[in-house]
Amino acid sequence: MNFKDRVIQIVKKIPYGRVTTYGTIATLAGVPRGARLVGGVLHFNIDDAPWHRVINRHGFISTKCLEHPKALQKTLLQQEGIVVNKDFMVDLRKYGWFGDEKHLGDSQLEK
DNA sequence: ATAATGACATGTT
DNA sequence: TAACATGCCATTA
Repeated sequence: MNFKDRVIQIVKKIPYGRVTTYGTIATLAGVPRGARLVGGVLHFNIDDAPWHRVINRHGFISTKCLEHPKALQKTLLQQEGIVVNKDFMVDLRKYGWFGDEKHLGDSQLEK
């Protein structure tokens, strides 16, 4: 399984109404420093994964691609019930999802 | 096989 | 506390 496929799987596992960062996904994917890869993966292989739940470490939508408007992401997040400031800032303290730390154990995905 | 790229992260200044 | 510069890994050319 390629790295990007694992990323997709993880993104799909993000709970409803929660958001996570690239670093977290990369870590769960097995590449703690592969945050940048996550971005590229989502850009090319979005599939049906909730890419709008993935944001950078600052809780800010770094999407500069005109193909993926921040406005769209903001709308989607709001649909999830997540509060997004006018600056597209999300409160990671509340909505930040770091891989089901409690029930964790599914981070293995597959190998 | 080597070099360049990318929707970040972390460490310093 | 905020902003700037450098590093990282996998993928693609």
